[in-house]
Amino acid sequence: MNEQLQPLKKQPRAGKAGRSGTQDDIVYAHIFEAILEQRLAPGTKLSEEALGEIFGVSRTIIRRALSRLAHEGVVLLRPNRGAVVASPSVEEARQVFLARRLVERAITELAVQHATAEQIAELRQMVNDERDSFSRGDRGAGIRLSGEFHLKLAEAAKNAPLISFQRSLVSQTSLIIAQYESGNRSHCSYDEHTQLIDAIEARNGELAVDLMMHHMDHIDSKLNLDEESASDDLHAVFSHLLQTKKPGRSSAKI
Amino acid sequence: MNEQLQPLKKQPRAGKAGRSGTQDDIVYAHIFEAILEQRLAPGTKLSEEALGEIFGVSRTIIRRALSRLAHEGVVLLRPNRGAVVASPSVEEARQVFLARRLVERAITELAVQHATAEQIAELRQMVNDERDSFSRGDRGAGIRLSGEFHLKLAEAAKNAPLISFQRSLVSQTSLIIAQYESGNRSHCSYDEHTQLIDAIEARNGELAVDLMMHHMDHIDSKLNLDEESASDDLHAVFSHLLQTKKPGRSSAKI
DNA sequence: CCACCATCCATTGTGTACAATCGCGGTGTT
DNA sequence: AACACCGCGATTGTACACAATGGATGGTGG
Repeated sequence: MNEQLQPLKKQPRAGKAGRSGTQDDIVYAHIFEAILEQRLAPGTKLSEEALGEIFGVSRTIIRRALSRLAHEGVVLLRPNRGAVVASPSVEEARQVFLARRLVERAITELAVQHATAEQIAELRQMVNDERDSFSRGDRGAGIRLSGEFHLKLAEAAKNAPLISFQRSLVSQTSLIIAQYESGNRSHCSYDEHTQLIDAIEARNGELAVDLMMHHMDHIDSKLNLDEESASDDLHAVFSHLLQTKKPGRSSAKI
Repeated sequence: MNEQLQPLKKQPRAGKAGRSGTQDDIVYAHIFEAILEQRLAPGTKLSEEALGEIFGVSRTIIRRALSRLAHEGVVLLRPNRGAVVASPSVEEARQVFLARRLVERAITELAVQHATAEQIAELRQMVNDERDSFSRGDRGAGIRLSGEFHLKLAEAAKNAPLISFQRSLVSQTSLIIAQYESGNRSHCSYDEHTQLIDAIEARNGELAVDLMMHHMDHIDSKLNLDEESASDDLHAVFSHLLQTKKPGRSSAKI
């Protein structure tokens, strides 16, 4: 029925994100990407067997990948009831944003101190890719690249614990955006990213932090987190109870 | 041969730390605790089969537990070569402490805002336990409880991402202390913890943060991180290469 | 005598079979 | 007709068997 991907079996290394190449990395990266690009909606059930068939690997691998995703907070692992794409509550979203503000501030300061010319060039490249994606209309890739920009920035900060924490926060943020966006505007406006890089390259820590904080403001000002939760927010409110919500998003279907 | 623990099999819930009771949680908690109490030295190899025999479970469970520990940075998972207790380099230690300063500051501020009377009481209880452990001479339990104090504080901050990050940082800190301590003094002096609680209870954020920052200063002033690495620090310097280092620490054995 | 190479062994990586658990639908009773 | 109980199906949890990898060791050639 649902054999959507060719089994990919022992694809030597052709995958996109899995650099280490071990199978569970590949699976992890694909699911991760799918969630970040909103091809998997919050609440979607992630059956081990189905995923195993899709990727052509056994449940063992799938299980590890899901476990990792659960650690990062993008997947919810309910004992004996399977895994679902996480659907963060408003409160959880607030907590993530609070933590992110904190981390982004520190990362920015550190990046100003430690970023190499090469890393700055890579950052610029990512902003270009991001802009391209949005102008191409590929909103999903845009969101993902926008997140990856912040991750790259974390790498420039040269602090391993912060990088891994940032990874978790960025993924959850993408999920939150997917769930709560007002829908009217594009997300991380990439000129903000560009300005940020400029400030970092100029080693202007104070300006960079200011820009980053404003950037954070812009991000969550685009969300519906505050108070108002009527009509279709009902889904969000009770989404942690749902389990069979299908990818199709518009609630007015049939 | 080395059946040290009774298989514990389906022990209903009698364990100490594993509240959720699923077997891998129990195993995870035990190894975690052993590392934090320095019953497992950095660099010790963690054989899946041996652990499985000890805990009376299959390698599947052990593997999951190790995976979790690796995510938190206290275990190093080398592909095809097994797991070892992490032995953080000086640079890694610095990164952990930097991140911790950051997080502890935020946690302190948040705890001042959100800590309930009940939580404050629990914190006081933990300090008591900690003092008892040290005065009883149980240094391992003291270190662990000291770490758990900081974790409890994170819970009072009511921010899930910060809690999980703090968990990772605290465990790594314990490992670092185990590896680099000067050995002369007790670790988290518990009166600092008491003063901190007082400030939090008084809702004096500024004072609380100051105390916490000084507390952090004291912690890493007790370590040998800075420059000096002679004689027995040789172990630490090359520990990331070692793999068969047995728990017994004094190198003058047989 | 030393260095290089092939083989062996120990340990991990993966797949699969079986057992346990939960949700769901049927059936009987009140 | 509505509620409660029971059995069934599906999915996850666990263990085990086999495959693959890497290190160690012994042998051989220079």
